Amino acid sequence: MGRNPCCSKEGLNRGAWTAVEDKILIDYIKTHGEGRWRNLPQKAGLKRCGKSCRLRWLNYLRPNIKRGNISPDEEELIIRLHKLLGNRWSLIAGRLPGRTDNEIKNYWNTNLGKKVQLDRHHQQNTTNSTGNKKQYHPSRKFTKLTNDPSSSGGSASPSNKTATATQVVRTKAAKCTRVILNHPQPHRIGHGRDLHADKESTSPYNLKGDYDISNCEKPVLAAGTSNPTSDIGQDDQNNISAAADFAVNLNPAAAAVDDELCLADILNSDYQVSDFLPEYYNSTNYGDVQSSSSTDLSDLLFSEEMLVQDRSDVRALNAGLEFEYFSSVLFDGDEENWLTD
DNA sequence: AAACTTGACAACCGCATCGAT
DNA sequence: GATCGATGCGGTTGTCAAGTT
Repeated sequence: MGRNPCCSKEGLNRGAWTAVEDKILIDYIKTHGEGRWRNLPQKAGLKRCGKSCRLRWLNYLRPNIKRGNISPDEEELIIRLHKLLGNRWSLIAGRLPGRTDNEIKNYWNTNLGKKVQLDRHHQQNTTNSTGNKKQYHPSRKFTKLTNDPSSSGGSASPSNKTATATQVVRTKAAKCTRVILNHPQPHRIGHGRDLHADKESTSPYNLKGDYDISNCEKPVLAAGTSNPTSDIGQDDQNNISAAADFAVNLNPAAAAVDDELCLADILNSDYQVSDFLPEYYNSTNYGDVQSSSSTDLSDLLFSEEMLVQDRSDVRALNAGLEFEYFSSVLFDGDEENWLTD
């Protein structure tokens, strides 16, 4: 049983690449282009596994690889993106020109992970000792991020940078214990990798997998046992029961079992908050963020290339950004107290 | 100076997904 | 729809240099 190994390991070089091997690989790719990694070593005369060649090229030899220290701006962006996306290094790397997923992953594991944890710990201590509630500052959110090196870092002061970087997104879904989509049922779409797909579906916030709701009627947000909003008409009520098997349980109490609700779980879905909360989404009262739209948010964090390449992840990030905003609205800046109806 | 620890990062590994057949 | 090869991704390990005891 099991898969065949990608190649026979016998007689292959392992460990660090030599300059000679690098040159052979570079020359071969210059001539023949990328791809067909499995056959590449044989054709190029390298005693390496195809995977190894690919990795070496992508992480080290590829043109335009930026090496050297991660700048404070890059660091801030990594932290921010990681907060929204979790360990989706390739996606994060896509926003940092010249940086590789491996480099960012390593940097996170050796530097940022600890730093963020320390900051969070410090922040908790500060909050506990003063008894102050966290305040939501809309002006600190949705800071325009840009590739333009001349404007990188924007106008945020160092203190603001820290505050933004360490702000933890709590994705508790307020009083909404269920999100119910109306008829027709969305269908699962194949894209990206769902890290949780193979896990037992015991998560209390069971929003797993990717679903395409683009062809659905406008989804309905039903507020669990509390009164549905007036936006939900009789037809929608009917649809709710028709789609009962697609009800998504977002029970925050049960979520506490897992310590905290992980945004990444929600980001693994293809929903956008705007789909759930159109009445909020269409409102222009977004603090200092006027007329936000998915496209606008995408522009903030993704290059055009990425929009084409991985639309689903863009949507996931949009959802994250929007979730960040809406969670603040719903919690009124206070993570511990849930707004009642 | 030797032994040990730590940090940084390159490379490896296993698995998921995609796309062709 | 099933199968399989190719590729992508994220977690983990290995290695080496620098720092500390």
